[in-house]
Amino acid sequence: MATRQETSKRQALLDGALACFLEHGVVETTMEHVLSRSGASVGSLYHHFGGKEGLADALYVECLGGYHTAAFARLDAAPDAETGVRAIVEHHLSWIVAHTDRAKFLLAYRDHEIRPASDELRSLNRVFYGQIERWITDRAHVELPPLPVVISQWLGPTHSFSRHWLSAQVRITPADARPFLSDSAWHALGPLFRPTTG
Amino acid sequence: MATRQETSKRQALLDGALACFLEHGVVETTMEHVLSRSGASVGSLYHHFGGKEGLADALYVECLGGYHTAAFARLDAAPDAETGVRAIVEHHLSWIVAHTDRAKFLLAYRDHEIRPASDELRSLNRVFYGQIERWITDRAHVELPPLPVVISQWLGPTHSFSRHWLSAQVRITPADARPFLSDSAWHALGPLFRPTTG
DNA sequence: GGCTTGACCAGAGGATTCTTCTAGAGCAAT
DNA sequence: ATTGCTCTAGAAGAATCCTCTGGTCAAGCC
Repeated sequence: MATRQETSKRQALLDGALACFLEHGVVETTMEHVLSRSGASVGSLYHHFGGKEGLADALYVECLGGYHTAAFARLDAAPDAETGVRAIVEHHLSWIVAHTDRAKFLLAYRDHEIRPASDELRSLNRVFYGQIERWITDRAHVELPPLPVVISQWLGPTHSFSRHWLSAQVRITPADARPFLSDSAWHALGPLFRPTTG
Repeated sequence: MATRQETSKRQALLDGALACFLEHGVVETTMEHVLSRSGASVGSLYHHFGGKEGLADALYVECLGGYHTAAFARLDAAPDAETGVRAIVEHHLSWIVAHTDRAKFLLAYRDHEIRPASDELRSLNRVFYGQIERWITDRAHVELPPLPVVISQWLGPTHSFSRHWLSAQVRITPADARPFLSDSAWHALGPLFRPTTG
């Protein structure tokens, strides 16, 4: 029966929760839905997550963590600034296609923008943005605009497009949008990375 | 006692709901909270909104409608393309400062990205994006990239920055970010509006 | 005035949903 | 074998949601 971890209901609950949340929305989803979909018991749910919010928060952290890890790996492997800047945009677009469910959930569940985010989520974000910040400043050759502005220029259009695509308001595909978004990111950030030759 | 409409509990419920949602998050907010904060009764709440989702949806529509109306007024008053492009960015930044509560709620409550949005919300968005689309195509002098891409380049960085600022992850203010975001929007869109002189 | 109609409001109470709690299974270390 | 830990189970109590009945009030009509 393999080890304890592999049999654990924790993952089953997360999977079931994702499916239910996408089917009914987070507000309308019931513990009952999640339990029957995942085959777990009330006890397991409360043991692992402490409630509906804990479950949704943990799912959020899991999805975001996977995204961050993959994104930073792409960035870290880039041989130069232009490749890196474009890689993140392209990774984002292929990630939302490959993980549409998770991407939708990440966009739809944003309660933590109101009540304070969990420690785990806060630290996840801090690490990721810290890595990004470091990557940028290590390569910059001019004085940078404030970092939140740089990041917004880099990824804002891509996030915005993704949001539209995921809510199915849009006919153009991520693949079609990719060259435009990649170019505009490099267009905005490129000047920061070239030597100041006058 | 004035007319019926002015005494109505509908607005009181919306106001109370906004306050509660911001205080506890949408998921944790209870009808009880909203009722005691707004001084309305169970009957009123269900009469007007039919439930928690209906209440949150109506609040969303109210907030977004106010934003759209003001934004399009600014765009419509602009004498030329550059003024218009910059005006929307600047309007967005001042709106989130003037209506921080509503802006936070609009960002935090996104259940409708999963279950189908209400007719009212869908039509609100259709009208607004239709107006924007019209404004752009009326003034374009070159062949446009796909419209969702254009809109993402225009507003994506501003939305992205706003999101960071509203969740208090960021020290720089909207006023400080404004010139950067306004410039980058015009930088991205300007070429579409100039005559193709070679 | 008196009657009718329809919009709106009130709150009790049944139905649903959430959470706690006790009990026990499986595994590892002693 | 015993102890201690993690995890699972589901019944029962607590909390929350929503339906339903019975109003109030203003407006329109006779």
